[in-house]
Amino acid sequence: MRTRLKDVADHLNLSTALVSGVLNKRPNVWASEETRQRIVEAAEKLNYQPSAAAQALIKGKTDTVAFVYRRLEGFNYRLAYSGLVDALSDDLQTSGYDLVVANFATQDDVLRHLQKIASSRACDAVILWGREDDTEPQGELLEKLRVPFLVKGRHERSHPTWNQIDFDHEGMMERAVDHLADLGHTRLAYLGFPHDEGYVHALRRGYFSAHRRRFGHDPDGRFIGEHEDHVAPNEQTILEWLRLPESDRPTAFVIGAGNSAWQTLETCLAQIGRRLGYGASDYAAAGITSLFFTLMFGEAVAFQGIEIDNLARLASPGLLNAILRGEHTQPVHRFLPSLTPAPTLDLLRHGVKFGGSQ
Amino acid sequence: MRTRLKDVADHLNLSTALVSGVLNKRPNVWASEETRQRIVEAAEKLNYQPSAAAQALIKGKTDTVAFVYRRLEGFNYRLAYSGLVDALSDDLQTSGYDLVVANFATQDDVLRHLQKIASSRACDAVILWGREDDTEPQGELLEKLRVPFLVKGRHERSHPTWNQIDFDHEGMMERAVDHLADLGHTRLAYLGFPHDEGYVHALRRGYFSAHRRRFGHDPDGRFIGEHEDHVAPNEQTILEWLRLPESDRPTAFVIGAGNSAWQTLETCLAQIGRRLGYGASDYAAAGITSLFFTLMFGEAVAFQGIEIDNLARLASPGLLNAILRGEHTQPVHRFLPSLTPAPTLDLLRHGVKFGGSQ
DNA sequence: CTGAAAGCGCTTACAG
DNA sequence: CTGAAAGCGCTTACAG
Repeated sequence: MRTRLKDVADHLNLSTALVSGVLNKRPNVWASEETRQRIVEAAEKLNYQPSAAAQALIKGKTDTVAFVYRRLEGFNYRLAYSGLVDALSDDLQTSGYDLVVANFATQDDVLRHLQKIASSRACDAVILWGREDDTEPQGELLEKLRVPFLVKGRHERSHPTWNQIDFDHEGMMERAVDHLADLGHTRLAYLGFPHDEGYVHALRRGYFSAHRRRFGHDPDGRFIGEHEDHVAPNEQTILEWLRLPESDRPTAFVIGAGNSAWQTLETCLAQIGRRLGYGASDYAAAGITSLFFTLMFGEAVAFQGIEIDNLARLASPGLLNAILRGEHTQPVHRFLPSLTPAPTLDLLRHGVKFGGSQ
Repeated sequence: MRTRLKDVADHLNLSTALVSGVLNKRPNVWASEETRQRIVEAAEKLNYQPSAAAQALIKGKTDTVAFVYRRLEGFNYRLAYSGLVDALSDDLQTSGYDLVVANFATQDDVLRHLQKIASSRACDAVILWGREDDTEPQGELLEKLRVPFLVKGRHERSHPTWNQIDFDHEGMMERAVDHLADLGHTRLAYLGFPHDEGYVHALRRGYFSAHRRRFGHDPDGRFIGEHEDHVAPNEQTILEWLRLPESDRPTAFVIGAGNSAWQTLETCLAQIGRRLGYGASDYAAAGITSLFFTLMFGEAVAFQGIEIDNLARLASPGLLNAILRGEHTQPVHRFLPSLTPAPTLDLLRHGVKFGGSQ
């Protein structure tokens, strides 16, 4: 059997109350310095650790935070979540909390589980992650059940008091527009996602407002392409843009989409003998990428690997601790990363030559 | 306050013993069908869930599995771990267990934490993940402390009785060699990692043994390149190979490395006007990739996204449940994925033409 | 069919 | 300085 408090007390011929008091450094516990020494040493020697279950029962708290989310399909969200658990668990561990992970296939299962952990007092707080469609009802349930929680996403309108974190998607697109405008480009195009989700709208919003601010007018409606993260749909749009007369077509691209948009852009440019870069005849691009992004031919700046763990670092321990202790904090947190030069294979300079297609 | 057993009992004017017995469907508990009904309904109505802490204290088990590992630097391991927590948590949840995640920067911290969760009875079993250098002492500690555990990795020699899972790295390289040999290639080269780790050695071992089996002799010592996952070092080796007379140089590549090896291989081939594929003048390749891999010019087969969650699916619930219940199972599990065609941008066929380098 | 009692391992007043 | 006692919320014999 593992060592209990009683074992330590018996070992020293002391009462459990004294041993407990000393070990927990409780004030108003009087013991000689020598006794304290003996207690601490015996506990160490016997590898005594208080039973987590007994502690939880007594204190009414479990020193545990639950990370609950609905599983999404596909690798994209895997990448987005990669590193998140690392960061969360690390920070929580530092504050003495364990991270319990539970994910489910359906929203119903998630809600059922939230109800369950609330009723069984299985954790002190909850972290919700995922799409707003899912997390909103989840947060509402926890609010009703009076469980402290932190939610990833953009709920500032519907629930301005919720503790929430997310990227500053608007700000990211503004930075991209500013970068391209500073380079002297005036005809910008936008490549985004077609999904009806908070961050997608926020990216688009940021692009539009920055465009108006820099150029005094809305973007050209023809130069908005919103497609799934695959080559084919992006290709059709980009080729159309590039078929316009040179004086008319976009020379710079703001990308609020995935790696496929970048790859397709480079491929299409290559077909007309052009590349991304900073030369007089080069096109330019700036925007979001997934992890592990490498340009093939040219150069560009990007928010690389929208590293979700940066978000997690932002969340904890400060914010999460505040939640756990019921302190009142500024609820809405937004994280704005920086544009950095993307790695490139630089195939052209590398001596790649192709005489024609096979 | 949350609903306690006593609240349900009081609500119905019954004893807690009876309510507990009925709710847990304990045999030898006699209650009329009507009483049972009332108890179940009241529990539901009051949202009663037994206190996790009290249950744990009484039963001596927490219905919790700890997933403990040392954090590694860099994105590669992030990718490798991506999806793992999803899969583990999902399967465990199905069996009624929660997954508690704890990771640390140093091995000392990990060992300290393992000692702690063992002493405080914080979980019923542990999953160890990481490099063998780290997991071996971790497993030895848990063995000493009599905590059931499952470890990722190759400990079949040092600890053949440990419950362990990993990819069948030898088998993967054998499949790659067979694929290339079946295509008619006879001069193979190997691109691998330089690290002194179990899986690296296993990949190399698989390559060598398959080569001997197919060709009756060891691989040519010149055609072994083992480099970090970057372009430059791989490039030097590959260019050297391609500078040999055609009758002498390798025409097929077994890749036991990361995406950089693939990218570099395609780039180098392009410089001599060649590509990966199945034509008479094409070179061929087969092997491992990271997630999100796309060929630029040619075609090849690969173990795509050595999806670690496949490993997790393999581990649980069967294996893990067996561990939790102390059943004796076959301890060593190895997973052998299949070679599948890699996605390609197929730039050449797409009409990309380059007249020369800039 | 039903209820009082002990006990899981700990903490916390409280009386000596 | 020290120890007996109650209680956290539950389960499990055991006596009625």
